Amino acid sequence: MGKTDAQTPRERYRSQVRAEIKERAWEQIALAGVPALSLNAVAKQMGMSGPALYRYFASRDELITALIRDAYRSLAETFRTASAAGADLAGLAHALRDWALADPQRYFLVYGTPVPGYHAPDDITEISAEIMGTLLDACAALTADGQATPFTTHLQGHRDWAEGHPASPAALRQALAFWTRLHGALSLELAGHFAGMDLDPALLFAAELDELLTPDA
Amino acid sequence: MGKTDAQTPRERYRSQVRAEIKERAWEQIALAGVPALSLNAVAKQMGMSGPALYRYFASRDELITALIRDAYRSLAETFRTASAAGADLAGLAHALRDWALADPQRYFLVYGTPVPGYHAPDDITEISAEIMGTLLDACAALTADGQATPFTTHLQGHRDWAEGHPASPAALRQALAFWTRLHGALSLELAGHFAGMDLDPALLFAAELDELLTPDA
DNA sequence: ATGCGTTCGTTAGAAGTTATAACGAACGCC
DNA sequence: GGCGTTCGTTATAACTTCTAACGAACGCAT
Repeated sequence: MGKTDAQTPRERYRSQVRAEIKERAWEQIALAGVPALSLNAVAKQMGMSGPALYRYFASRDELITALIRDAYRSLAETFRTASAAGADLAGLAHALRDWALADPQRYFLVYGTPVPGYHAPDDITEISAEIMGTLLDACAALTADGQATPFTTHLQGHRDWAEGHPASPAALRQALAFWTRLHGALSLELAGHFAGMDLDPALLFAAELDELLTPDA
Repeated sequence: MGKTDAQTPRERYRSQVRAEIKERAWEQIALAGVPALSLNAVAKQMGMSGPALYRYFASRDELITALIRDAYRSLAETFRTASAAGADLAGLAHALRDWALADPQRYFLVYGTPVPGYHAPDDITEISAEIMGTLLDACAALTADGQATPFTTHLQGHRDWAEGHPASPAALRQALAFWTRLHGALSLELAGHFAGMDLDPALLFAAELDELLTPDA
């Protein structure tokens, strides 16, 4: 498992400091959201003064981008290990929900409000593709080809995003439904939109998952 | 229709300036998101200098709260007029999508990433309840009682949020599905998560809506 | 029409932020 | 043990939100 360990003491120290910076940043984000993340506050919390952080991250945006990348990586790994443990679609769904509930702001860093100007680096979109890949695997393993709908025929002609994945249009469609429906239920739950109503979000999530897995009622 | 017009010239001027401030703020938000909203920049754009804005909004947060309130009001009115024009669930769905596409950041101000500390004022949650109310009306008008599921029986016992609305559990469940599923598809579209994949978000939205309206396949 | 009080917009300033520049010290490779 | 790289510091600029104090403009009432 250990492979990338040819680190000089300097590199070792550097990556450790970078890790601690990100950790403190996550704490601040969990408390008051991304907008309230302050490099100065992080630096003071670590006992060093302001501009020292710029030795490790070129700018606030670069730090946030690194956090976004880690969030994607974390979700990809969650899916990967769940899938490796033999999880089916339902397993992936609960792994997703657990991952989201463990740190809502991390979830929103991946699937939350986008910044109009921002474009994620290529490696992040690659991770996103891997996530979609394991989801497609699970869908292909489970889905019997349903009847054709206008949307599935559209998917048959526009499956570039499957990247050579040998999934049927029905599987593609189910992967999209899995993604959008569970994100819908989950993001509204995490955002607190079910707060006023006395309603169990877990049951709503389970109901959506159930309708997703059984072709019809 | 005109009722609230007992305005002194001062009040008239004041509300007009407030409106222009919010307009400029929306422009900035559309360009670079809420975090980039700067009171100073808005003031300069209006030809007046910095702190003058504080005569109209006590703080940046209060301005943002006013924008959120306007966003909720706008969505509520969109639903209200659509419903008054005889729109069914599909009509409400397309009204929602049009409203969202007209200003994605406005949509995300309502349904996007929440700020951990923030609690919306009561009048905003009232508007939210009105939105849910018209949605429930449309669901009650259309939904035949489906078979009972664990979730619908749960809804039967936890229907406080319906606020005395005479909707069946099946109607409540469909309102929730309408909300979460369309939000799922819509928010991922608006956030650009379908960008890489050559996929028509309108068709995905239509497919989700279709599955929502036809009890099964 | 003329006070006179309220409201408005200004400038000055405090405290915070991101980010750069320049300097000194510590580190580690050779 | 030197010596170059890297690190952390302070100083500084430009920006932000927001408060305070002042002066001017406005409009209501007499």
